[in-house]
Formats: sequence, structure tokens, C-alpha cells
Amino acid sequence: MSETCNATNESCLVAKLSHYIDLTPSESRLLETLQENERDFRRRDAVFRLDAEMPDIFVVKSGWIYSHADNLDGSEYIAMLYFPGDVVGISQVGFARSPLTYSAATEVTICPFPKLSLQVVFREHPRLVALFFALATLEHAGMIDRLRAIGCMSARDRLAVLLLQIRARLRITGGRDQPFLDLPLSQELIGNAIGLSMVSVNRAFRQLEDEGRIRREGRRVEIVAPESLAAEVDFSDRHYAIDKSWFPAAAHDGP
Amino acid sequence: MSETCNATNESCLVAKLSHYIDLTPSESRLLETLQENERDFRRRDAVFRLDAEMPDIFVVKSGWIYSHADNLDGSEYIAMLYFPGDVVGISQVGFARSPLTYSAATEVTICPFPKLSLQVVFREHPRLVALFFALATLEHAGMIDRLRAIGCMSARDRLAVLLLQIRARLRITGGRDQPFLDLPLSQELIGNAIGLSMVSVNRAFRQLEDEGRIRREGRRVEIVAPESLAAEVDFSDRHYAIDKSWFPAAAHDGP
DNA sequence: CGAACGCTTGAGAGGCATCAAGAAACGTGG
DNA sequence: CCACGTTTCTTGATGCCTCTCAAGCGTTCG
Repeated sequence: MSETCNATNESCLVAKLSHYIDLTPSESRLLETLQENERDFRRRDAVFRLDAEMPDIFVVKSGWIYSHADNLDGSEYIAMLYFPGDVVGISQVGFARSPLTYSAATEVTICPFPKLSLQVVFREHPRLVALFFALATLEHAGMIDRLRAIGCMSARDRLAVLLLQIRARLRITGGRDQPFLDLPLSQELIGNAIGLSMVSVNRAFRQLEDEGRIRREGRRVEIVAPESLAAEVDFSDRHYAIDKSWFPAAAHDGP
Repeated sequence: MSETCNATNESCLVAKLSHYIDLTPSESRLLETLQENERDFRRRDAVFRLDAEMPDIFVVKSGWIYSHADNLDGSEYIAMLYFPGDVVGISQVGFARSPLTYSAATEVTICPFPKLSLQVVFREHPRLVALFFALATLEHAGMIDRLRAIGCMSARDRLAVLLLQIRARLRITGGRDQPFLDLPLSQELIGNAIGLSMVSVNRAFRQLEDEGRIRREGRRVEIVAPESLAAEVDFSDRHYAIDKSWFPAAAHDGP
């Protein structure tokens, strides 16, 4: 079902960025060209491996991807989740080799484009660069929230923060009024993301359910009163508005 | 003592960025103008408060700063440490109001400049923007390392990772051959940074000391065999080289 | 010299990991 | 469509790591 960000053929990336600024025709055109090639992966496939050269960046067209590091003891740690419309690799663009492995959590379609095409973007579309920069700061803030959750909170609260974060991010492209979260992640993967064992994740789910904060149907989760849960765990959704006051003007548009 | 990044009057920011690219005269000039005003703070002063408007970004000229969030229960969580040459606020540039409080860990001198001056940088110095972007990805990677440490590791290993991270970052501007780390942080603050109580930090220090991995003299710490400790906790220093292949060319230099 | 702060160490409690085993869901091939 | 194997979920029991509480000590600074 609609793990793609929308039913039309509009680019997910354009849809996501349009949420923040009105793209000029030439900006849109540039972004479309970044998504001309597609590649598909099946669940559990590695999209990029640790230490592989990363000549490309890619946009997630449909499906979920997660990046992870493999610990010495065989366990793995999930660094980040990526949803349709997200640009993967932007946050690692300073590295010649991938510091993480990227794996498909579901069936996935991505649109890769070469890092080198960033040169054109940097030279000719400073406003887009500023927007990417601003989006990177959102990602950064999400990371801080997760660090705080893992560092200071109980299992129950960590899980609550993760669910609220996922909901906040999916609402950007997925529409504001979807009551259910469709989590394609096993409880083990969730545990890897928030520093818990699978057993503790399961008990945290049960606790939230018993308290009436969430409802579950298989891997579907409904957060009953998101605002009240967010207040309880001191979570704030920073994904809706960004400060654009410092953006340069859009490049003048050719015909 | 030399908490400033160097004894000369050369800008810390220029010193740090020069480590990565050869700055053109006009790039250097621009960066110097960003550091024309200075402001001093004393230990424990708040440099910017949570929710304060952030019209400025600033460069740390001397001293250490830490950013933190205050939890509902009164505890605080340290999100990031900033050293001389670091640009504070770049990673929060997408927010109109500061999502964190910034406090001085030592006596501090900063050089603030208005966010709005970024417009010029974005329009006219794409290569500098690319460098800032790349540095942001280093910060991001450091964050992932810390997340992994907090999520998966014992108290001892978390402390080891933190010490190795601080060492790696200080070596960029501070020279490669300084055997001692001069930590101006109380054990309580260190605990706030890696999700431990002060008591556990103390015991982790003692354990590393008893094992001969570190030596201590007050708040001075010497890591006895950094490479071997890094291997043990699976830490890699990513701060020395970055991938610049995708950088645009420097803007043509005026006279 | 006294007060405040930070460091150190001990004892006890609690939360999460680990181990283990059974139930449910899923996928696959006959 | 069913049977079987695999994966995932669920729950209980036990143990360990870190937190909390507490007290003593050293240092710094007014």
C-alpha cells in the first residue's frame, strides 16, 4: 500500500521541499532530474555497505530505509530511519566512504544521483542549498532528542519518543490526519534504534498499551492522544516550520 | 592558559578551516569579518537560553561551551561540546528560536555574527558553504558515535568514547602531539553528556585508571594508548580528512 | 577559617539484559 | 489450501549494571 509518499507521479522530494518553500520552475526541474533513475531493493537488502565508496546520494521514492553500524559483539545499532522524500547521504557527504550500512526495511525504490551534481546545486541554486542545510538541522535536532531519550529516559518513554518522532516526520509528506502509524519494523530493530533489548521493547509496548496511550493491531500503532503523550515525555515536533529568514533569494529563472 | 586555539592573533575559524582547504584571500577576508565583535562570558554564564531568539551565530574564540536541554525532572542533558574554532548555531540555523541552552564551561570569548550575513556566504562563496556542510556531517557522525556509545556500551566504554572524541576534535586546531587532555568539565557534566550519574562517571574513570588506559592529574587526563583504546571500543577518528571531491570551485578572487 | 563545591567510596534498590520456552504470524513449497 | 519451517512476538525467571542515597574527604575561594 501507499508507502510511496503520494499516488501521483509527483516527485516525493519536490513534495517534501514544497512543504517549506515555493520552488521555482528551475528549482523543480533540477530536483526532477535528480530522480531520473530508479533502483529497487527488497526487504533486508543492503543499499550501501559500510566502507563502500559513496559516489552517489539518493532520494527515497518509496519504502523505509535504515542506516546502521555493526558492533564488534555482533549486535547492530540503528543510526537513522529514512522515509519517502528523504535524501539519504546528504548527512554523510563529507565522507568518501560510507561510515554506515544502509539497509531496506521494506521493499524500496530509490533515485540515486551522483554527488558531483551537487557542484551545480551549490553554484547555481544557493536557496536550495540553504533549504538542505535547514533540513539537516532538523535531522540534527531529532538526533539530539533521541540522544536525550536514550541517555535519560525509561524504556517506556524512549519508545514513546521514537513513535512521536516517526509520526512527526511522516506527517510532512504523508498528510496530517492519518491516525495509524504503519511500522514495518520488527521489535528487535526498534530496540536497536533506542538502545533496548527486544524483550524490553515488547514490555514497553505492552505498558503503553495497558495505560491506554497507544492501540495496536499487529504492527499498526495508533497514538491515542499524541499531544498529551508528547507533553509527558517533553517531546516537541520541530518539523513543521523552519526559519527561512536567512535564505538567499531564489536564482533568477530562465525561460 | 592556552584555551585559545593559538597564541597568535590568527582567527581560530580560519585556522580550523585552513586545515581542510586552502582559503582564498577573499574567503579569509570574509571569515575575518565574521569575527570582528567579541563578547566574553564567565564560567556558568548562559550564552543563549532555550527559546531565546537566535538572530546570531557565533564562533568560539577561546574556552569551552556546552549546549544542553533541561529535563522536566530538573536534570539536564548535554547535547554538544564546542571548542575554539567551532561555529555554534550552524547546526540550529533552521530554527528561529534556540532549541537548547548554551552555557560557558570555562571563561569564554565568542565572536557573534548575524545569521543574515549567511545570505552573502550562500550567494557568493559556495565553496565555503560546502565546507560548512561537510563539517556539519562530521558533527553528525560524532553524534552517531555518541548515540551508539550511550545505547550499547558500558559506563567505562562510554567514557572512553567521549575522551577519544574530545581528543580527536581538539587535535584539529590544538596540534597533533599534545599528550594531555585538559578537561574543564566536572564529572557531573560529563555524566550529563553520556547518560551516566556522577557516581558512575567517577567509577568509570577509576576503572580506566586502574586498567592503565588513562592517567589522571586532577582534571588532566592522558590517554595512554589512544589507538589501542579506540580499537577496543570501535571508535574511529573521522575528523582528519574529508571528501572534497564534490566541492564547487572557489569564487573568483577580486583584487 | 569556614563554606561551598567537587571528588571518592560504600550499601542497597531498581530497571533492563539475558536466558528460556511457548505462542502466533508469516512464507514457501508441495 | 494445507503443512511445515522460520521469523517474530510474548511472557516468566534470574542476574547484573547503574542509579540513588549517604557520608567523608580534599580543594578552592571568599
